[in-house]
Amino acid sequence: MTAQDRPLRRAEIRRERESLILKAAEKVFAEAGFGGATMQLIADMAGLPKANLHYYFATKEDLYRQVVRNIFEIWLHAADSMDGAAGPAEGIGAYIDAKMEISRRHPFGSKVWASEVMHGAPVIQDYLETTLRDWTEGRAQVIQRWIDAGLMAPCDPKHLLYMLWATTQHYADFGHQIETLNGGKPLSDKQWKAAKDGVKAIVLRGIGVL
Amino acid sequence: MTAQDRPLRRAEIRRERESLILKAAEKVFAEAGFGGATMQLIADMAGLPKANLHYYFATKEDLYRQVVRNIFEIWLHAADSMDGAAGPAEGIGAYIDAKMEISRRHPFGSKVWASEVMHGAPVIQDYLETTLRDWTEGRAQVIQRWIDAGLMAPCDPKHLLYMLWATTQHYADFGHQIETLNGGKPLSDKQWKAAKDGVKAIVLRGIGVL
DNA sequence: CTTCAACCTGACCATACGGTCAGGATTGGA
DNA sequence: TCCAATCCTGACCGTATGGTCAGGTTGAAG
Repeated sequence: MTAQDRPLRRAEIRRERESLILKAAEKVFAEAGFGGATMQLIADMAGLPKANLHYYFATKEDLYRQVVRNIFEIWLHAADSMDGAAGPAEGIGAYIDAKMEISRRHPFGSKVWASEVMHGAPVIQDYLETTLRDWTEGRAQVIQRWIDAGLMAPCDPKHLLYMLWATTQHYADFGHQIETLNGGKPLSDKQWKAAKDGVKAIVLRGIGVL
Repeated sequence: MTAQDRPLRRAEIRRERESLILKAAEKVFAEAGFGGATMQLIADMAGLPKANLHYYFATKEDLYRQVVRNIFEIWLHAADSMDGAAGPAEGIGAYIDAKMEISRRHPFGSKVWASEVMHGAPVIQDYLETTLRDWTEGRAQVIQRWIDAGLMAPCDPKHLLYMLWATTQHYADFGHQIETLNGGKPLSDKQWKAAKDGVKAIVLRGIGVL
């Protein structure tokens, strides 16, 4: 017991605290933007003294950077759904499913990401130019191959990707607007399914695979 | 001359200054967010002393409110393209064209709007609940009528509208990301046309009118 | 038990921000 | 020409914010 727990105790506390702070930060950054967010607000949200945040994250920008990186990771992992798919119907369908699920489960993260990009990507510009660019080129090639093989209607793969990003992330980023237009109530399970199916139906039919 | 110019002079100056300030504010709010924007930055951008801004707009929030309202107006006017259309191909096609044009010509405005909604629409919530809701209901009915008349494939009109908003506004809100993935260069005239045509092709085929 | 590093935090500081205001300049009607 | 209204702004103020730090607490290795 002691022999196994003790060595982990310190590391655990650190991981837990960091995670707690990051979660609170994600929410506050999403709701107030980087400029509108304050360390005090994040501290209150996390139930910790402000000075404690500065113990784990030197500056507000460091904390923000970490939040953005985490989201980027989740974002990229959604790509796995697209890999190893037999064709566009399966691959793109699964990708839409995955991204809609992310919009539902990580709405704050999606907003932070949107905000970061809208402001000119001051902290993740290098990621855009390396990781994201490579990822995009790769997927575009996959789509192009599907087109060449006659598995789907011809289109510019990049614009198709933009469309997928836009439509799926819209449900997170503009969730408040959608909620308002839904009578002030969040989308129910059924409505989320309808949204997902609706997006898939139009996109898949739009690229000629339905 | 004097009789006609003089009475306008004062009003003209006022209109020009207000417009100048609003334009600068739109850009700064778009690039820094409400919280990150400062009156000093806006003043510098407009080439005016900070105190002058406060002469025309009592508070930062007043200025912001005006910026958001202006964008909302432009946004709603795009709806005119959809009105009086014979069918979905014409109506929705024209609406996409109009919204893509707005994304190109008013990228700052689009970002401010996105930011406002993402942060829970603190200053235009009432507009969302009245004007936007009415507008949306109206258009949804038009689309439903097209569906009932067999002019397009069945779908939830609201989700179709969300898709149109998402895809078109994405080119403004995520313009920086698109630019980065375009080799760091803004979309050319040809690329904008390609984007517009690409979106229209997928959406129109997606609702079965191509 | 001792020791040391990691962890924690109340109190504090310099700065930058939104906003104010007194007083000056300009305009235009009488 | 005079005067009142409008326009303009440098200097100023209170506050809130990001960040610091000295000094205390806790955990665990020896």
